This record gives sequence, structure tokens and C-alpha cells, in this order.
Amino acid sequence: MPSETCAPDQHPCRHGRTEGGCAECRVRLVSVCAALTGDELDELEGLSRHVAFDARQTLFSQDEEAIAVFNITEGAVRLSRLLPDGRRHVMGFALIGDFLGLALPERQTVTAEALSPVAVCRFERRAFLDLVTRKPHLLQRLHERAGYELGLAQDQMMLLGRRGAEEKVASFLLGLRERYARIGLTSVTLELPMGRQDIADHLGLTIETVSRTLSRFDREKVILIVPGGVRLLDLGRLKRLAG
Amino acid sequence: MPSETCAPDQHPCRHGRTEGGCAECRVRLVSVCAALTGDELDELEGLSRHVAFDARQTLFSQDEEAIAVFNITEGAVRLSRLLPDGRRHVMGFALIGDFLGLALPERQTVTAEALSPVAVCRFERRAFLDLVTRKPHLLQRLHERAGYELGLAQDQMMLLGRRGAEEKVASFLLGLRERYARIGLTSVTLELPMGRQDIADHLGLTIETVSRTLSRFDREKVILIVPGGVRLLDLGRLKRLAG
DNA sequence: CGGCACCTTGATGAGGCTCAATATACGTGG
DNA sequence: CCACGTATATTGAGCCTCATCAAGGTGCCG
Repeated sequence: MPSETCAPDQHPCRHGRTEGGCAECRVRLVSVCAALTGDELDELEGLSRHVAFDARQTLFSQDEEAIAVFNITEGAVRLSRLLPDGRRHVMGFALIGDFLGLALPERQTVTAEALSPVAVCRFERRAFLDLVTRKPHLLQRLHERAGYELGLAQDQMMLLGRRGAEEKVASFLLGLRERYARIGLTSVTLELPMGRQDIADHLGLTIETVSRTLSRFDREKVILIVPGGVRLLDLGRLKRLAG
Repeated sequence: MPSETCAPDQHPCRHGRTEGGCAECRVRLVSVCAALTGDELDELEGLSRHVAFDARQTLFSQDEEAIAVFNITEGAVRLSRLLPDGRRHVMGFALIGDFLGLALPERQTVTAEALSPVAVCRFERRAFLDLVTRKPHLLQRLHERAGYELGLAQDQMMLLGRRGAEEKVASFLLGLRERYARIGLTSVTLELPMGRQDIADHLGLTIETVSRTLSRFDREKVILIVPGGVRLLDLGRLKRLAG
């Protein structure tokens, strides 16, 4: 069960109603909430509930009814799908500022699991749907964002279909770096909250190939493997490897 | 240049204003227009312009400004993306009833080319955007549909990442069959308006592998290759091959 | 009939998967 | 703090699928 309190100390909660709320939210500008004006933000805030999840907790599961939508304010989430025969594919990773349930489907199309301690703004789907119906420009913003996601999905399809292992891994690292940059995290060290198996299942490779490829990059001093992530040593070469 | 007249005889035009218009449109119920009531349908019709394209004509190109959105009423369209290095990936194929420009992006993310003679309802993007802004439930319908597309994109990612050539080709045939069924075309013979290279570029395979796989299916009497398509002889086995 | 685009088939090899054996990190309890 | 067990990651050897290269084959249109 998720605790209904704020995240631990290293993840200061700025979403609690008592601490400023949505208007001061650190992810407001990069998220869908950016569509809203002051009054509307207050209304949105009324619907929100701050929830924290421990690492490995499930936010929701594939095929179950979608009861809520989420805006991630801390941590990383793995989005995966299961095939009937047991094979898994990791559709992507949701980071700070990402919105889960963008398409407002009745049933979840993926399983969402916390890769690290995660904090979210949680909205009842029903109530959020009502708000969206009353605020067309929120829907517009949601739709815009869905279009962006569709573009990402297309990029990923090209990656999966047309590229070799080196290109896949290099592109993955660069893509992640770019996403961190968008939310203001430009450290030289790239955090990898997901495991090798997750990366493999995301790129359509085996864990062995991912591990070998990273090892080779390390050996050739393109990256440096560190606990919990990698340090990008030679961006130029990494970009050439990504094609 | 696309001719601005109705499609040739074998594709009777039921979209011309003089012949009933949107209210009698054969794709109305399967398309986004289904969201609209009588009055609104009239308004939509006012914005529409019926346009025909010959096979091989380009409807629009990747990266160019999106001037219009389209609702396909006849024919098939190839949606592809080009990598800087020249590799191509076919994101998908749009059939009767499909809507091009769902996400309403400012620039096209794909190139759309007619695979056969194509007829469309064309809407100026600007005017369509205005209508959408005034009709939230049209936007809702659009968004719903975008969510559906996102789901398809996810299916395609699983296919590309986790499956072998046989599974890919079998899934492709079954998927196409299902889409034809949705628009009321349940013939035993599956039309393949796209070439082998297009299928290969869609599935992340080479043309040789696609050809060999289809040949094998034919040899094993799962399908029968006929000019312009295939006949599905053993659906059960094809489904098992698709996993 | 010839030219062209598209498709099929064959031979060969490389990239990535599979199987198997360690190695490392992490959490737990002594 | 260390010993242990578990989960995760790395590395190696061999094989298999699919890409590559190359040569016909088929159908269509001028």
C-alpha cells in the first residue's frame, strides 16, 4: 500500500496543500498543468492528492480499470507490457514531470512500477475527466502532449526496427540525458535507475548484449560505468555511435 | 498535383456536397466525425474539400508545415520516416476511415504517400483547429483516437523488439485483416496495396526475409500468394505463428 | 520485343541470442 | 562488522537467425 504522506527528506514535498501547492510545483512548467491559470490551478489542486511509493511498488497494472491519473514529482517509473507468452517489453520510463494516463483510457495499457522512491500527484480519473471536459484548453494541452508521446513512440519504433545494438544503447543513453536536461538535471553522471534487464527489454536486446555493449563503451573510454549509472566521457563519439 | 474532382468510377464519391455529404459518408461511423451531431456535421462539411490522389502521389512530406488534415475515404496511404543517414522506416499504413493529422502537429512527423488511387476529405488545419476549439467533444473524440493510435504504436514496438521474422509477418497479415474487417471488408483474399519493401521497412526486416517468409507460408499452405495480395488459407495456424 | 520495377531464390557470413560460469553488490541476521 | 544468501551484472563459447551479396525470374507498359 502506498503511504499517503510526503516523500522522505531527500525528496522535499512541495505539493502538500500546506506548503504552497500546485502554484509552486517544481514540475508545473514542464507538465500539463502549464495550461492552467491561477484559478484553474487551485481547482486542480483540490482534486490532487499527494502519494508516495516505495521502490518496486506497483502504481497500476496492465488491463486493470484506470481509477486515477498521475503526475510524477519525484523518482522514476517503469512502464511495461506483458505478452500472453510471458515475454515482457518495457515501453518506456517515466521521469519527473511526466504524466501517466495522458490518453485517459478506461483500462491501463501498461503496468507502472516504481524504480526508486516515487512521489506523485494523484487525480481521480473521473474527477479529472470532469475537469478536462470543463476546461477545453487543458484537454488541448493533454492532446498536444499525447502527440509528443506519439512522436517519441515513432522514434522508438525506428530504433527498434532499423538499428544495431551499439546504436540502440548509445541512443538510449543520449535520449535519457536529454530528458534529464529538460528537467534541469545536467550532471555529467547519468543516473540509471533501471536495471540492465529493463534496458534490454526496452531496446529489444538481451541483458547480455546490453552489458557487453556498455562494457565495450567503458573499455573504449566513451563512458565510465559507476554504481547506479554511467558517466558520459565522450559525447561526440557517443553521438556518432548513435548514428 | 492532386485533381480536385471525385475519384474514378470504381471509387464512387459519396462525399461531394451534391451527393449527400458527410451525413451519408461511408466512413462516418468509423471515423472521428462520429462525435458530431447533425448541425455540426454540416459545419464540418463546409470546411471539407474532396480531393483525389493518384497512386504514388505524395499527400505531404515529413518536416514540412502541416497545412491540412485528411480523412481517407478510399485507397491506402504509406506513412514513413527518413533517418538522416537514408534509412527509412514505414510507421504504418492508413486505410479507409483513418485520419491523418490526428495529433494536429504544426509540422508533419511523417511522409504520406498514396499506394493506390486515394480519395480524402481535406480540411484546412487552421479552420479545423478552430472548429475543434469550439467543439470540445470533437477534440475529445480526436484525443480518444490518438490514445488508440498510441496503443497501436505500443503493439508495434513489442512486435519490432521481441519477435522473429515469422511472427512479424504473420502478425502483420492478421493485423491488416482485422483492420479491413473493421471497415466491413471481410473477403478471404487480403489485399496488399504496399510492396514487399514497404512491409520489410515496416517490420524491421529486409525485403528478402519478407519474401522468403511469405514463400514459406505459401509452401506450407498457410496462405496463397496471389497478384496484389494473399489468400489466408489457415487462420488458426497463422495465429499460432503470430504467437 | 525490350526495358524497368518488383519479386524470388540461393550461398555466405556476422551480429546477437542462448547456455553456462563467475563476479559484484546488497540486504539481513548473527 | 562480518558471513551468508539473493539478486543483479559481467564474461565466455557456440550456434542460429537474419542481413548481405548475387543471380535470376515475373509482370507490366511503352
